[in-house]
Amino acid sequence: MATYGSAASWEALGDSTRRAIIECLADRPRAVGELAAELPISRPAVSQHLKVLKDAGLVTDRAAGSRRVYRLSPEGLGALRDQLETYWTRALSGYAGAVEQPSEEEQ
Amino acid sequence: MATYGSAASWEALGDSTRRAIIECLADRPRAVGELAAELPISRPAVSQHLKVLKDAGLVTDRAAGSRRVYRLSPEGLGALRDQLETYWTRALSGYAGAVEQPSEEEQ
DNA sequence: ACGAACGGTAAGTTACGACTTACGGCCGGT
DNA sequence: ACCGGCCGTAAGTCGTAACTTACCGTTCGT
Repeated sequence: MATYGSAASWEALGDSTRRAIIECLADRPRAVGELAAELPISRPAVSQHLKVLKDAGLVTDRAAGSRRVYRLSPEGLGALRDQLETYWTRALSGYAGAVEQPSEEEQ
Repeated sequence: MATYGSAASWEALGDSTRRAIIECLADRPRAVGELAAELPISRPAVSQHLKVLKDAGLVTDRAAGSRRVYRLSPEGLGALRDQLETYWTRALSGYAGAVEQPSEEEQ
C-alpha cells in the first residue's frame, strides 16, 4: 500500500467523489455508513473509494465495534503538500526574472 | 477557464502523463514539441494535455515565434498547496488527542 | 443463539477520457 | 511567394474506472 510513492495519491484525489470524502473526513472522522448518507452514491461505492484512499495512504481506518471509522492521514496529505511546494518553488525560482511579468525581453 | 476553482486542477493532476508534463515544466519552460520528444505519446496528445492544464490554471502559454512556450503557473500550484495545507492542518488539529496513537481510550 | 446492522467483495454494465491519425492555420526562412 | 516546421482541433477507437445489485462474513443486542 502506498508503494507507488505519491502517484496513487494524486490519482485518488483526481476523483470528485473521493475529494468530497476527504472534505467530510476533514470535518471529523466518520464511519462508512455516515459517509454514504451524505453522498449521492451507494454504500458499496463508498467502500470502494475508501479502499483507494487507504491504499494511497490518505486515510486510515480503525475498527470500532461493528463499525469502521475512517480518518485523514496527516502523513499522506503532508507528502502531497510538500511535493506541490517543490513545484511551486521551482516555478517561481526558475523564471525569477519575470515572475509575473510576461514581457518580451525574456530569453 | 479555471472557473471551477480547484476541481479542474485536481482532475488535471490525476493523470500521470500530465504530472510528467508538470515535472518537465518544473525544470524549465518548454515548447510543445520539446515536451512531446521526452514523452512516449504523440504531439497532439501533448497539446490536449496542455489544454487541460491551461484550463485548470496550472500552466500558462506564450507565443515565441512559430513556437508556443508553456510554463508552470505559481498561482495555480499555490492554490492547491494551500488547500492541502488546510486538510492537513484539520487532520492534525481535529484528532489532536491521538495524533498518531490509535489507542483504545478514544471515544 | 437468533436476528439485525454494519461493512467488504464479486460480477457486470456504462460512461468517460486518453490516445491515435488526419487535417487546417500560422509564422519564418529563402 | 512558396515551402517547411510548429501547433491546435476534429473525428474515431479503445481501455478503464465509477457505479450498480447481490452476496457473505462479522459484530452487537436481546
